[in-house]
Amino acid sequence: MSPRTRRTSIADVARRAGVSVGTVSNVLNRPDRVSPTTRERVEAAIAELSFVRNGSARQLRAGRITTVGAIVLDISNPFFTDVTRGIEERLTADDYTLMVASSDREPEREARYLRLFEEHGVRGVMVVPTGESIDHLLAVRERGIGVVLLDHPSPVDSVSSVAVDDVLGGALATRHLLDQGHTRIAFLNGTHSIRQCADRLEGARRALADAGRDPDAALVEVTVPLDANGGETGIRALLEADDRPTAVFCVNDLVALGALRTLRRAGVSVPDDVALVGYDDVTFAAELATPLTSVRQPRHELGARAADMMLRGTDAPAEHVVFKPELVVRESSTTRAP
Amino acid sequence: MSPRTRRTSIADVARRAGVSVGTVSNVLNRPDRVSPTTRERVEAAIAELSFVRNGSARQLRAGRITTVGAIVLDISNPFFTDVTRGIEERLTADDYTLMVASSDREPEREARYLRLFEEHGVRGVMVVPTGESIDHLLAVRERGIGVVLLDHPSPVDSVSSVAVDDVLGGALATRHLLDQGHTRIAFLNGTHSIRQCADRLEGARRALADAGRDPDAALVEVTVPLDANGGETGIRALLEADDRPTAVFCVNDLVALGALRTLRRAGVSVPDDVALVGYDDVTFAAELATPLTSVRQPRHELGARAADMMLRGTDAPAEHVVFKPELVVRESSTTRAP
DNA sequence: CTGAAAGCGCTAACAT
DNA sequence: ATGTTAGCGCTTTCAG
Repeated sequence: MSPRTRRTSIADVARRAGVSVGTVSNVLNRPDRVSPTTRERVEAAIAELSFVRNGSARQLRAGRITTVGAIVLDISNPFFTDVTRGIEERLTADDYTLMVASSDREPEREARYLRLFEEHGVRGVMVVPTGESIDHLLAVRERGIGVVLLDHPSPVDSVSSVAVDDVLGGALATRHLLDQGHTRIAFLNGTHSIRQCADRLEGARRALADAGRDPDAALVEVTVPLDANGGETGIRALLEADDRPTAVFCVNDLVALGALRTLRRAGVSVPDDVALVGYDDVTFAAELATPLTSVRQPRHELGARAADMMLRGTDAPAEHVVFKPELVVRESSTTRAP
Repeated sequence: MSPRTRRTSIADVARRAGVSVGTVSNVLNRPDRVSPTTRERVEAAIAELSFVRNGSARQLRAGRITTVGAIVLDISNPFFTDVTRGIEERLTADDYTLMVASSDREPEREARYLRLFEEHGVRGVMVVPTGESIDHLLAVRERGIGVVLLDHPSPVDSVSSVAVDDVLGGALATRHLLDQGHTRIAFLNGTHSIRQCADRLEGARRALADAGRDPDAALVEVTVPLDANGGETGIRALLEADDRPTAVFCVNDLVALGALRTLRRAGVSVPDDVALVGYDDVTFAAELATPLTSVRQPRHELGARAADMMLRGTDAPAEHVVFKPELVVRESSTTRAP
């Protein structure tokens, strides 16, 4: 019971079974190298002492390990939980284990978890970078640890990456809104240091330009936190402004959820007064009070593919995959016939 | 670049800086014990070699560690992500780190992660048990590792636990439905080996009995997977049956989401034809096509409290907290005036 | 098939 | 203030 007691070690087991530590190690790692009788005796000792092998010592000696780490931006966002599941399923198939951490979009937290993973000798890390530079990840790779960029196109050829074309996604959403006749569009977005946000903005502006509009005039960007409360804040700001936009594009569905809620409370009808488009097409998007138009990303596949690259190992040539997003049109953006 | 190269060690740093390994270890762990000039030199060497200390060796030697593990039933369920956030916030305040794993309600996976955590020498584990027995957790505790039962009342006094009264929650939901005049209630539930499911059923039956009804006759239980697809399956089964219930209680909001979707597609109006109640009161519950009546649990606090107990250490007396759930009534269960 | 022994990289006495 | 050194528990030659 006392936590002060030394953990029982392989030596204790050896003593109890009347064999050497080498033999115990063998029944643990190469049971076939050991005679059935000795093995039984050792296994009995292990059970009696309820021995659990010390992973640190094992790893220190053996070096190798079958754990990989993943650092996502926000573990409470359903988009990332689904990506994570994709990773985990692929990894489990190869008997690898996943450790997940959330950077909360803070580079310091990303760095901290990265160091923690590296100190614990993970085989590799899959990370959604928080900042513009990936130098720190290149450094990790230099030290022989696999790196796969998650939901982020690689700026260098040597690092594998899986991404979804966010510029296209932003354009898809915006073009749709233009097609519906909107000329002034609000964009509830996160800070541009987050690549996804910068790219979706870029796409929106491009769609506007392609349609012959002036992006600076037609697009009203509001920077908000990337959750439901952010959507609430953003809409409040818009409602106070004069010259209110007739359409709102939200950088993710959580923000859209908050936007929808706030518009409803303010008595603004969606889509009649304001059209709304989200991003990610999370499970609940279709079931909201007003079913939400959204940009769908292959989140499960994104994770699975990344895990796949990770398992290929550091020797395999780097790969770069960019998936295409897809617009799913629902009621929140389609004005009823006049 | 080559992954085959030995990781650079504290000895390499010492050599480069022209000091002993002890000194390097000191600048790493007790910088004040070392003169500013030497410290600078060592820090320079660390930077030049981009040295990252080997956590396994460190831990093997030092024993202590500031990592704790959490094993939840289903990481894609918003309920558990919020519990996890609560844990993490509390832990971060004390500079502890959290490793999260999802058992997917499979005892084998729970056992596997438990072993993994133990092998890696975590300070403690917080787990939502998958099975009826917690003997394996008691064994872990015997070995000096902290154990806190998460979302599960402890069957023994010696193990700390945080829980929410699920019997009460089930009763709250059911009584509400009875108050609305329903006499035949369907319960889309998971398998009874999951404690939460068994308890909520127990609560439902108790509420029925208290109201003078025969639980066996008044309650139609349908066992489904605990996600949106489960809700879909469950409702399909109910729609095919004759003598269709007029109210449906779902064991969680994900199931309720699927139920709502399926009812709508089948042209069944909620709440006019069928009343619906969920469980967890996740963020989107209030924003659904039909705002969902649900049983709210203090998920963030649940996690924070558990983390708190964990940090108290193995020596502190065990604590047992049971939170009370709360019914949040919305449109999905309140029949409009006739 | 089994045992003895050499480290893996680090921390924490203990010396100097 | 800095250096020296003995292990932490395990895996893995190498002998027997």
